[in-house]
Amino acid sequence: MISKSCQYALRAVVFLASEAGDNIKLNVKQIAREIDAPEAFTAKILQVLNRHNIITSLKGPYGGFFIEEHQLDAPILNIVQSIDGLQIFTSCGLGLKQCSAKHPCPFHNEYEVLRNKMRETFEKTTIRKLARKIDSGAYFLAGATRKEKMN
Amino acid sequence: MISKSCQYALRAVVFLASEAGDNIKLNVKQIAREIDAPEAFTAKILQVLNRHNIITSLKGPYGGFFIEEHQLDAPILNIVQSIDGLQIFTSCGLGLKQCSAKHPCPFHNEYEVLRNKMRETFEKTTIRKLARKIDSGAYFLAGATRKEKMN
DNA sequence: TCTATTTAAGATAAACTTATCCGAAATAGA
DNA sequence: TCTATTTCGGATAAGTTTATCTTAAATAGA
Repeated sequence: MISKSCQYALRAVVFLASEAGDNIKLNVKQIAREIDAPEAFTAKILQVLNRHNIITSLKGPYGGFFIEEHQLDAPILNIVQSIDGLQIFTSCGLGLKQCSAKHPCPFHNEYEVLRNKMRETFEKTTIRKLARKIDSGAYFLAGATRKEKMN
Repeated sequence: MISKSCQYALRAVVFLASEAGDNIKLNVKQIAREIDAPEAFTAKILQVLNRHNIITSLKGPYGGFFIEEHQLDAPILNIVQSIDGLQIFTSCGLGLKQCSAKHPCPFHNEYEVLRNKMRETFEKTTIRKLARKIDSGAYFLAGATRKEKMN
């Protein structure tokens, strides 16, 4: 569906957003730990997100990654776009290089509906929306803790 | 979304179904050519599909692959299941190992809707339905021909 | 200016998916 | 029985994605 890299990216961005605040910056180690992803690989992904202006970074001591107010209202579609590209939302369900209303694969009509629903959902879900859920305490970015499982 | 192998599988099965008829068998070469897939790899996939009883095979001269009447009404979900498994329809959008209504990721509510729509679509689309479209002549299993493009 | 800290970038490795190859097994017909 | 044809199964290779490592560049503060 969506690549593992992209899932890491989504988790990282939402985490950054949920912690966003006055002059708050987080380093790779903190982010990777919190979203349960390998540190070095997370670093690479954060680099890409920064290059695409999804998040912002600052080098040096007291540096790190953060997300600015105006970046919070971007749709998570932009994250997918930065990491995986938009192919998932446009390509053929049966893998035809050429598939369109004019030259449809037999699954085209049904699949197009799914693709569009997906795109729509990723389009209208913003980073801020997901971050707020984390802040509410009822949603999570990593597996359940031992304590939680006991309930 | 769905693996390349699985897309080959879907195309191969639909093609077999569209050609199904009295004692008709097709060999790997014919199938691979028609669905525009590598021959040896297609062979592997057909093997798996046969093992899962999605299609039927017969060795030897005049042998090949075919699909029996009772196999035509299976949902294409079964093909996905045989090749990729059902994870796409059940796993978390952000890649959490554990994500459920009780321990949801922040995208859980939205994503669950998509997953379910997808599952539903794959569930109620049968092999026969897609094969009939091919037979109608208005749907295709490979890219457009030069002639077609000229229109 | 020097040092410590942090991201950036490039090279490399490991794991997984896709693809090929080859010999074995089955089977129809001569 | 022998031969030709076709799928089956295992081994191997090529390609892609995921992951790591190492050095460079930036920057804050002593």
